[in-house]
Amino acid sequence: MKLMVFDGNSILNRAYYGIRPLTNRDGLYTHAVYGFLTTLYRMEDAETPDALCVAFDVHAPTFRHEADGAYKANRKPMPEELRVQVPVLKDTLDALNIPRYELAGYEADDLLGTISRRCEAAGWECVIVTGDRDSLQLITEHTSVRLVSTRAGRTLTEDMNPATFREKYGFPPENIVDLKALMGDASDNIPGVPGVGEKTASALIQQYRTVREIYARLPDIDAKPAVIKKLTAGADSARHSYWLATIQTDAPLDFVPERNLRKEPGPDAPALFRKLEFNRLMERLNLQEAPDVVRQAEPVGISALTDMDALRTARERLRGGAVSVRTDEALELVALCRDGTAYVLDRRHFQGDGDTALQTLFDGSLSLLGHGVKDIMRALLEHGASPDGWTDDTMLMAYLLDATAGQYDLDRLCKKYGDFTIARASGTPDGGEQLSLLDAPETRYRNLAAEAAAIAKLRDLMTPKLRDWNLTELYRNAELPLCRVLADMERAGCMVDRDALSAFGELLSNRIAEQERKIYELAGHEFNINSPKQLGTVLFDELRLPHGKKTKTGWSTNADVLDNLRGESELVAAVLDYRQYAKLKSTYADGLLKAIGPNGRIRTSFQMTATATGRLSSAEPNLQNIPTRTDLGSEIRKMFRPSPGRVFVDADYSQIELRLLAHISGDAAMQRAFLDGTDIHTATAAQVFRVAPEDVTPEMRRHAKAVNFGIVYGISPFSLSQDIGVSVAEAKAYMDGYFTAFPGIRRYMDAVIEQARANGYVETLFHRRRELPELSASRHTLRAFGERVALNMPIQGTAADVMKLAMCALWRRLRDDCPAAQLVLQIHDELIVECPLEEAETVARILREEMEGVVKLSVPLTAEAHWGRNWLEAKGGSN
DNA sequence: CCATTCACG
DNA sequence: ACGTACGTGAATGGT
Repeated sequence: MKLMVFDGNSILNRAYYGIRPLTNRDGLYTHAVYGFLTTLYRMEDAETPDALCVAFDVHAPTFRHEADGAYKANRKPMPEELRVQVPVLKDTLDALNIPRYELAGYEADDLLGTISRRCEAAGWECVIVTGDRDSLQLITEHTSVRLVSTRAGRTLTEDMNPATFREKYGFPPENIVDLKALMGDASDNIPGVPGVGEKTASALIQQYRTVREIYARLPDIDAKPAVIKKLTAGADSARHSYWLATIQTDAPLDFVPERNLRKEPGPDAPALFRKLEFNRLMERLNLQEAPDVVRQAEPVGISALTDMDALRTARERLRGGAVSVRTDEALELVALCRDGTAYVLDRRHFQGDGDTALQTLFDGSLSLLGHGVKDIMRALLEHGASPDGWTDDTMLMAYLLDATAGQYDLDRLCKKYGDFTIARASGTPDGGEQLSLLDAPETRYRNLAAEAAAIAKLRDLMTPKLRDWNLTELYRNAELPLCRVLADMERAGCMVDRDALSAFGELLSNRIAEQERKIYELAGHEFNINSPKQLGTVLFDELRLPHGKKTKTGWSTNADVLDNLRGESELVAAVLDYRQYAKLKSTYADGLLKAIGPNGRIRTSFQMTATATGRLSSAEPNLQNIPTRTDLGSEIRKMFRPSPGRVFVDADYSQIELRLLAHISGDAAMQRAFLDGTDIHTATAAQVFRVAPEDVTPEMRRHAKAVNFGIVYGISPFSLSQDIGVSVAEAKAYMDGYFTAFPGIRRYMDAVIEQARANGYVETLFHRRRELPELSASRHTLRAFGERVALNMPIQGTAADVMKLAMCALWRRLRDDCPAAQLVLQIHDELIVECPLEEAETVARILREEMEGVVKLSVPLTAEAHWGRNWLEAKGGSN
């Protein structure tokens, strides 16, 4: 059997100085405790002992202090940040069921000595883990010492047994006390023999082993007369030092090895670890917090609403206060909760009157909060119920508080913001799609009601956080009202010409077949052109074409690479054509056909919490990436059509990101360019290349445009050179010229990165925030990425804020002035409204007014609006 | 489920 | 010495 005993104070001390300070949310320092535990578990893994315990010093004076007032009197007091962690460590060990020992009047070393000897007496092996070399004297055939040290932040251990000790020191372990008796120990204020240092003492001990032997043979020992004189004079001091340095092995400690056998962590461990935020350790130790009834969100009473009277009564009871709502996707079940009282509507109880039931409950008179309000509104509108009255959306709140979280399901948020769990009666514990049809109806009611209760609780927890981060305005003026706007847009959908799309698919099929034949012929055999792996084999192995960039899995075959190989083989051009056709067919022709509904319209879903910058995204299908850059791709846009008798009005912000950069950076030259109303890329070229605007060539403008784009992304000279096909030196010269022309931009870029580093986040003009942990990463590439994000997010994000505000303003304006008009699509800086032909000019004017006037900046925001019979026409500007 | 590619702003 | 532009979603191949 083997027992491992830790020198508590020593290991905690090592951890404290080896790890950079860290506190939990409550400001409690925890890093030394964390370091202690990682050391403890690493050692346990290495040695797999049967038993484990920890020994501590006590503050009270020990027998050594009593005998010698100077003993350890030079010790500096523990830093406050370490001192507070001692009781935390003791609590943690108790929670983990790891025994700990301390004894008034004795140091940890004496307990280590006593414990190791008791182990030996019981026939056990003992391993002492400490950072302190004093314990080396305890080494025997059955007791070893693992010496822990930290170098450059890394924890190293040295396993010392009689053999390794002897090899290192040249004498047996027990004689380390004799060594100390001669040389003393400055850090413990052990005097030793005055004038005798490490060299002399070490030589003497190697030769004579013990102090007793040295003094017994004095003055005939093999040493210089001066040393013998010092030894003679220091005899008492040596004897005293020997006593001080000797670790006691017979302390009156209540210890038997068997009581220290390993045990599972106790019931308090999960909660304590959560409080200390030791999440990695929790996972490693498989600690799971038992549901705590007190901290669960649970409504007290639930009533099922089974008839119209009950429905009306409930509505009146709920009126006037905040009602949290949770529904299933189809709105068949609706739970409403206020102050711990919950009602559940099961529409199936109302047979053909289900919609009436919903309309009765949702009549616009209640003050509502929900999770994912846009989708609830959309469903309410489908059933003719009122979409009004929503005052909060916990999903949007959570998104504003952490745009990079990725997942915003209720369970996660309860854990993250409230440290509570939803009291579900049954169902999946993680709650994702928690409503199982297999659950009894009552169970589903309970679960839904519990979730509604959790929403209210979450709202209360997140509201002050939004306020602290100045996000309340953005939340109230943009995110929340946008739910209604998007619900309308999604409901409206967009008409697509099914027959035209189908015919286009046929055309593409033919072209694909044609290229396919050509490719197989040139390759000499058939293969899967869609497989980059197989294509790579053909191009780079069989045809031996030069390869460019590599990917994680092989040589890249992307359009960039293939374009450079165009001249090498006809096959390359054929592959590029094939790819273009295949993309158009699979994603657009076939993909969109599948998405056309029975009414001939495609309905996308606008995701409000998908991006890290604040932009929307569009999915199932994505209508924000319909082709436009090639003529063939643009054909698809012709098939997006308004209903008969109506037109599309399309408006887009011109250069919104660069205008925002000019505003936010305060660069006077760039602001002037926009105030003068000149073409920004031409103006940039004139500045960078130091020519008059009229002398700017198309190539100069093209390069300036690339620089402008690059700046917004946090570009490097290398990437710019790749983009526009010039040397890195030339690209660098462009950028230098740019920063000379617009010195405010460079100042801004430096400042934003500095702030991001200091704060750990960046924010938009409207305080939308993105956390940037990448900036403190150790990996250079990740840090560089963080810097680029820091440069881009405030610009892209502010543009998103502006667009959201404009959409809300536009929606209200159209509702009041042009009720027949309907917003249908948003593509980041572009809006599409469908309206009657005769209102086209009015709507175009309204679009421009609302988009341009939504915020007042130091540079004008401009929007161009056009209308037409299809998307391509409306954007093209024929009107 | 991940990697690659490519469509968009 | 290193790697190289921000933000998305969909289709496809391959493990």
